[in-house]
This record gives sequence, structure tokens and C-alpha cells, in this order.
Amino acid sequence: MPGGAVARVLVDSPLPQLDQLFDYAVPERLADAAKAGVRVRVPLRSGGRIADGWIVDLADTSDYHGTLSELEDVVSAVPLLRPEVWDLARAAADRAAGNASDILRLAIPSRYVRVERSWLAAQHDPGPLPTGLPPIPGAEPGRIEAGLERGERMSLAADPRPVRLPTGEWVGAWAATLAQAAAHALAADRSALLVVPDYRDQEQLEAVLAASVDPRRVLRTDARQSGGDRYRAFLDATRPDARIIVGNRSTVYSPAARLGLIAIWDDGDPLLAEPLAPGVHARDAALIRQEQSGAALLMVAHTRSVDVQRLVEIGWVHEVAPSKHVRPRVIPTEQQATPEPGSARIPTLAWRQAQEAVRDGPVLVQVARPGNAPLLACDRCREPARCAACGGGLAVPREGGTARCVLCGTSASGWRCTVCDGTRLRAVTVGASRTADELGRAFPRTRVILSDGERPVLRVGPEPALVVATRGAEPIADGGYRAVLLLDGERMLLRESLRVAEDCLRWWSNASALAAPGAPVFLVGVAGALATALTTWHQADWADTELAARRALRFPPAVRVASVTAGHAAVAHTVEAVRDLDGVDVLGPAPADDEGLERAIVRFDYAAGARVARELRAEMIRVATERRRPVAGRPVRRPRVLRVRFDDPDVP
DNA sequence: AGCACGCCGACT
DNA sequence: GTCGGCGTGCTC
Repeated sequence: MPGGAVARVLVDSPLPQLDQLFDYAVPERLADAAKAGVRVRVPLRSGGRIADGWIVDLADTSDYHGTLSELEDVVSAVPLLRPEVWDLARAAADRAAGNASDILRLAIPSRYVRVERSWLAAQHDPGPLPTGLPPIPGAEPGRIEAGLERGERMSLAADPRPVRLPTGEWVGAWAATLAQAAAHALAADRSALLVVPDYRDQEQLEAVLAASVDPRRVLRTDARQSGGDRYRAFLDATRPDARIIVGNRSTVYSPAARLGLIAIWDDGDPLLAEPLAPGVHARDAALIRQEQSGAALLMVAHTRSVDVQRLVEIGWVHEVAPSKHVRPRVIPTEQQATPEPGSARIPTLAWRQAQEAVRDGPVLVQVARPGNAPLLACDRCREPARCAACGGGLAVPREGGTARCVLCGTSASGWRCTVCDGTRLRAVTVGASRTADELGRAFPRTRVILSDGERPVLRVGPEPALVVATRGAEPIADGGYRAVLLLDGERMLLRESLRVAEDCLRWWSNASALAAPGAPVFLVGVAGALATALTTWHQADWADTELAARRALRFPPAVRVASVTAGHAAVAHTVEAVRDLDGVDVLGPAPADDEGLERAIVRFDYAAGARVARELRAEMIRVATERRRPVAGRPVRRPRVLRVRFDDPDVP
């Protein structure tokens, strides 16, 4: 199609068959506004309906053999889709057999016209770049700086201590490492993305940044800000000024001028796994973006995830040595057979020391979240019920039915208590509030502060208090906790999840890192390799062992997985398309939860990933566009489902 | 998805 | 001749 400008448009649609660029003619009236990256409205299928889309590219000619439709309208003159974000969205979608437009929906916030108008009219002074920065803490001085300069991929075990900022605020030392690394990138006129699981982590980063960087150079993107604020921050990020952008998992897709650093705090936290299709983990998106941009990548955590361990082993990510091996004083403690009267589940030693410590300042008690594993206990003596076959905990399955072992699945019918010979089971719900009640009675005249998922407390002062927190909701304490009690370890380990051990080590490590230097951390009722990893503070060694075990079992992240859910025929056809590829094997299919659907698990080596994704994508398009077949003489509109999900954290 | 096109039976 | 019923197929 010669003559006239052609816009190459990605149509905003979840249909796999529309996940490609469509060419449209640019009419004269839109010639000025139709720039690459702007949002447009386009006709789809001869005039009738209008779809939203993005101009990805402009060209002089089109390869399309047919008459081009014209762009209907340009929605906003601001090019929101930067070329590098498009490249990232395309690659991330391809890796997970998803639509690029689904990624763009995460990457680009919805438009607020008033915000846009005021932003366009405003003067933009990004403020000065930082100068005279101290070395980045957490590693040998100059080590991370050198990594920044050469675009290195780094993994660092965080310094597990709280530190005091010049403002008097206390934050985890990890926050100083990430924030200072970002400040160093900024000092070199490069942007930095700081990706954190939740706003409590974000708050700590922002506290550090406030002290060393002009606030105009810092942008935030999180779910708690208003849509307008989020859009304004996004518009700022599209400007050519280097910035530090701090926020949740979708921050990894932010536009950023001259990206110099992507930093992720605690990549093992499930909040960094994107629940929305196609479910690309922030860590994976960061790895793609690192490769495309050449920016440095810095992953900091107390607990090295098994995924990062794999990357370190294959040499893709370099382990950076912490400046010194400091570790919390973790004391493993057996569950007390005869607890102090009214002392809940606290062993004697921990009990005494907690009583002493709480005279000086705050003491943290970490408990499990209620409801995760509704474990059963003897109704008469309250002894936790154990499986007669393997010793695992007993629970009522989420689907209902009779109690069974959470480890081996053996039915609990005929169960008999080994302590009191009782035969009736009862549910144990040991939540934060009940523990707080018990502790309130056990520690009279001590203030009890409760922090859980519903009502999290961000920070507590240095005054004496018992802080009872569900795992993941622990407040940071000024000066650090005088003692930490990890109370429900055994219960946490009984969650039904492949990654339960990794999760527990992370929860315990993160809570331990809130202790004041030298303060005791009691790990109650847990022994073995996990307890050793925590007490020696060698989480990477544990990740190494765990990865080896998963490799032997061909479990993720030693391999990748994709689940395929559809009707019988579609699953069979799809499995056929990938089963014989190199480095691929298939589990199932087996009946899925949904009525009549089946699910197969495709396991594949990383090297086969692109091939598998391409084949599964082709199947999705085939199923979506295949002719509806008449059944028994009657034409039936069959539900055309073929759900494919890559790297699902809940599989296998 | 959602809409237009086309091919077959019943109509002013 | 042509209206409209419902499969079928495509979307620049």
C-alpha cells in the first residue's frame, strides 16, 4: 500500500488471534497526533465496532493485501507506550504464551483527562541529580557500584539489622542498600526501578530516599494511591529525566529514561507473582528487561529464593558477598512438653527471656495466619492430631469431606489420640488475636500490640510492648526488638504447598532481621535442616540443597511448567503438540476441578521454553478460531476454552 | 468476542 | 424476487 502514513497498531483484546499488529491508514486530520506510542481507537471488522489500541510503530507502506481502514481517533497526544516497554511486553507475553495487551494493561495506568491536562500545562523541573553519595552499604564499598557500571546481574544477602536514618527513623538495612544503589544510578543520570512486595517495604525505601535524593526525582507506583496520582507519576516517568521509580510488582514495566538499575527486594515473596494473565512473575519480567536494556539487576533478600539459586548456579546471576557475615542470634527451642501455666505455647527458656526483654523494649511474637491450614487436635486434651501412618498433621480438605493427613492423604477415620486415647477431633484456630489474649493474661501490665493482615501496624516505638504479628505483618521496631519469638513454625510448615519450606524460612528470616543486634530469636518447635539454615544464617546453602532435590524430582524451578486446562479433546490435541519436543514431559491429563474439564501439566527445560510457548500459543489460536462443530445434528456453540498458564506457583 | 456474509426456505 | 433464519469465518 504505497503513499500515506501507515500506523501499526496493537489492538487491546484478550483474544489470542488478535495478538498481532494490524495496519491502519493515518487520515490527514490525525497526521500530527498519530505518533508511535499513543493510544488510538480503531475500527475492527468493517466499520461496525471500534476497539482501543496502541500505535506501536509508523511506516510508509504496509504488507497487508487489502484496503486499510483508517484510524478512528487518537485518544491522547501523549505517547504512553515507550518503545522499550513495548519490547518488554512483547517478550514477556511470548514467554508465557499470553497477549501483549494483557501486559500493557498492567504496565500503563488508565487515563485521567484532568490530570493529563494539568500535567501538559505544567513546567517540569525534575530537580538536581544527587552528588557526594556515600558508598552503597551491604557489600564491600565499590562492589555494587562496579556492578551498576557494567550492567551486572547480582544477588546479595541483605544485612539483617535495623538501621537508624539521620531523620531518626528506623528501617531494615536492606532498604538502605537498595535506595543507595538507586541513588548511585541516578547520580550517573540513569533511572532505577525499585520493586518491592508491599507498601510496608516501599515505605522503608522511601524513608531512605527522602534523606538522599531530591523528592522530584522519586516516583511511586502503588495500588494505594489514587488513579489520578498513579497516572501523574506515570506521565512523569515517560519524560526524558532520569528518576527513581519505587513500587509494587508492576513497577518493573515502568517507562524510565536511560534505565541503569532494576532492584528487587525479597523476590521469593508471593506478592511478586502476578495473578493476572498471563501471570508473569516480576522477577522474570526483570530478567527480560535487564537483558533488553543492559541495566544492572540487583536482587536482595534475607533468604535466597530457589529461583535465584538456580540463576546463580548457572552463572547468569553473580553472588555478591555481604560486607560482613552478621546474623541474628537464633536459638532453636523444642516445643515445651509442660508449658508454664497460662504461657500459651511458649517454652520455658524463651518465656523467661521474653519476660526479661520486654522490660527494656518491644518483643515480637510471630504467629501463623489463621485459616491457612485448619489443623485438627484432640478434642479432649488438645494435643495436635497426627496421622497414624506418617505423623503429618490432620486437616479437613478445602473441598470438604472427612479429615485426612496433609502430607500423605491418609484418611483420619478411626483416629485415636496417642496421649489421652480420645477419639474426637476439633479444629485448632490459633490466630493472632487469641495469642494476644493469652499473652495479655500472661504478661500483666504489658502493652500488647496486634498486627495482622487486616490491620497491619507499620512501626512500633522503643517502649516495652508485646507485639503479636501474623507472619508477613511484623512491624519494624525502633532500635530493633529486644527478643523475637517465632511461635507457630510447626503449624506454618503444615501448609499444603510445594514451596512451604522456602516460605517458612523467608518468614522466619525476615522476622529475625527485625531483632536488635544480639537480641535472642527463639524458633519454637522446629528442628532439622530448616532450623539449621536459620540459626547459621546460611539460607543460600539451604536453597542449594533444595534446588538439588527439586532437580532430582524435576520440579520447578529446576524446570518450568505450564498447566493446560480444557475439554478432553483439546487437552489431548495440545499435549500431542508438545509431548515429543526435546526436554519436555507431560503429567496427566487428569480431571480438573471444573465440571468436565481436564488438566495436563507440561514440564520443560528452560531451553525448550520458547518452543513450548510457541506451540501452546498456536493451539490456543486454533481452539479459539476452530469451527463450531454440529453435535447430534444440532449446531452447538461449544465453549472454546483452552487455558494455558505458565510457571503457576501452585503447580504441581 | 462480535459482527457481517452467505446460503436456504417462506413470504408480500 | 427478497426477507430473515442461522452457521461460518474474519478482524488491517
